Amino acid sequence: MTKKLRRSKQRNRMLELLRQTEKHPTATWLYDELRAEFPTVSLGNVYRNLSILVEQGTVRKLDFGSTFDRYELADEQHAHFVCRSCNGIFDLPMPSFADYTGRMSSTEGHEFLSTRVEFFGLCRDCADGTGQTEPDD
Amino acid sequence: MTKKLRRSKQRNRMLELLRQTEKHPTATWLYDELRAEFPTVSLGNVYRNLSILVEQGTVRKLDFGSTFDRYELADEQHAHFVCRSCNGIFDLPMPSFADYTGRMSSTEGHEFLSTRVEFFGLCRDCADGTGQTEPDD
DNA sequence: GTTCATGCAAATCGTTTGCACAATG
DNA sequence: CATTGTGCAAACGATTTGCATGAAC
Repeated sequence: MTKKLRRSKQRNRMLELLRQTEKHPTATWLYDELRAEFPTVSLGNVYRNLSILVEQGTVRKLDFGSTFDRYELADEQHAHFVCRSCNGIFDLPMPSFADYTGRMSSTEGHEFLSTRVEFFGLCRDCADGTGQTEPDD
Repeated sequence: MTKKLRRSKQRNRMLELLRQTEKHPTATWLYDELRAEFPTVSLGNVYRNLSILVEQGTVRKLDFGSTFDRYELADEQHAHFVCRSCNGIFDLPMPSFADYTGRMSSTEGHEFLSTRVEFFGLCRDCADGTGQTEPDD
């Protein structure tokens, strides 16, 4: 069963930092900021708290959902469907963003070069319990 | 200046594997497949060749463009613009995928739960040479 | 024969974990 | 006081790198 959370000054401050910053911080950035207030805080504790907050659903981790790098041929652009159950990755046709990037380009001033889209969910086989392949990872 | 590439049976076979497979392989998967043909091949060499192929533009690496995990508050969904020059990450409004996921859901049978979109390019400041902030990473 | 590619092993680096002590409720 | 949070340091796992040898051109 799930542990009961207590308040901690360090974790509270981490949340405050995540609320205040425009950045999408790394653990190390948070660690450095935290040290201003808690000089003895440890990087391990930052990671521990981050994983608690992610599990809680308060914080999102911007990784690829796997500890392994994945590779593919660099041919046409396509979207990916990543199965949360078997970790399988399926190619999908790339949706068009022409209107969107055109609009964003003029309002934000950024120069758009490429796009990556991932959909997460349950693949056909995992959704109906049929295939249930082994997790890739 | 850039080194001149030679042919190598191992690297050729890696490309062949990447062409043949439906998966989006990890380095280890490629390594295991390669060993059928080259029993003494090393994992280090697989990584070395992958990075050559990525640098060449032949292969795409499906990471987040950074070796560090990034974190953000899990509030509203939004897209990210990642600057290739300063590695800054900027939030953008989330484009709508309702039509697309509806269509894909019926043709593929997958159950769509969430979406992640990243645009890559040059941010306003890097594009015009103004800001040129330090890389985050 | 000069340069690049390889195998091997050690090193690196972001992240995780075990432990003894401190803080929370 | 029962339990969770912390700092510290060691462990982990994916990736990278140094070096001596082998293959490509």
